[in-house]
Amino acid sequence: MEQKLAENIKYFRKLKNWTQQDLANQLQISRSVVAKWESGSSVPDVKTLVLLSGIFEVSVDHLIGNHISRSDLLKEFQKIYLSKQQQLDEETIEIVDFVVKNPQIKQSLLELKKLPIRKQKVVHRLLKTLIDEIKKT
Amino acid sequence: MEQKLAENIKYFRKLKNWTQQDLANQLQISRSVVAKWESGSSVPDVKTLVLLSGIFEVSVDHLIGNHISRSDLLKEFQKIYLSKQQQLDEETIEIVDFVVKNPQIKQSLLELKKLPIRKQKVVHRLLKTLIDEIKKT
DNA sequence: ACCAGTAGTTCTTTTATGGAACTATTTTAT
DNA sequence: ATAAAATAGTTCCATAAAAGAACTACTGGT
Repeated sequence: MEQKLAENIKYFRKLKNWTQQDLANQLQISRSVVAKWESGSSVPDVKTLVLLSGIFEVSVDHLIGNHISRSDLLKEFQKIYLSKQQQLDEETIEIVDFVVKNPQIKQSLLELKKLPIRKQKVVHRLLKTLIDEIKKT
Repeated sequence: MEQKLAENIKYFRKLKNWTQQDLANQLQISRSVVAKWESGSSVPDVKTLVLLSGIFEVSVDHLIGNHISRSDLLKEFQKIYLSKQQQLDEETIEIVDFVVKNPQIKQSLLELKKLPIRKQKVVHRLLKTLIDEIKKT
């Protein structure tokens, strides 16, 4: 875990094509400090970690290699994308997976979403019937 | 940000109904250290932060109040739930929102997903036509 | 082979954490 | 309502570890 952080700082720095000096300048610290982080001989404090997270545009968890759990991710997702009452469950994830794999249906759903509620309801009903029927065949 | 961490440690500790001593025991440190974190007069190091994240079952970002950005969240989501080629974009998010708000269509989609591909295609085609038709009305 | 640029290491100074002990506050029981 | 116990906040000191400077070691281009 300690090691992961060292590797990641180096990795993300190089991704940006920066020298240790460049990064040090942005943080207003001396270059040798960056060198020590990257060699694992010291560790940035929390405040600096947050700065790095911002600079590199990755989460702190990602930076330190503390990968987020499924349930935690869903919670975050919900907090950012959905309103309080809405709940993101594994079923919905299944649908995301399905939609992502089927761009055609994705487009249809977007179209459907644009329709007035009244018309949406009609489509819903018909769709349900349609699926029920086709299951029987 | 510093302050947020202090508040959160206290908050999550109380959520578990623990005293400072309880938490200190788990971390094998002295209680006064916990007290200082919570009063904001000191900050845990990265290693301890990861322990806390595990104990409280929240992400480090959450713990320190460094809330994850939308794009970063999507990346994480993708990494955990989707395969390499699949891409989660804002359009898909719209659909998630839509599906979550409309449990009926969610069920239909789950049904549809279960059908053999061949039958799915039939439904897709009909659905598309259906929507096109209803738009004209 | 040399030079400039970059990175790693060592040494010293400085910062700030951790623990012990003391104080303050809150809770519980009578 | 008060005392005792439990919990939490604060101060002080020792010490661990990070920051910076300077030195050394690579690396790549000429």
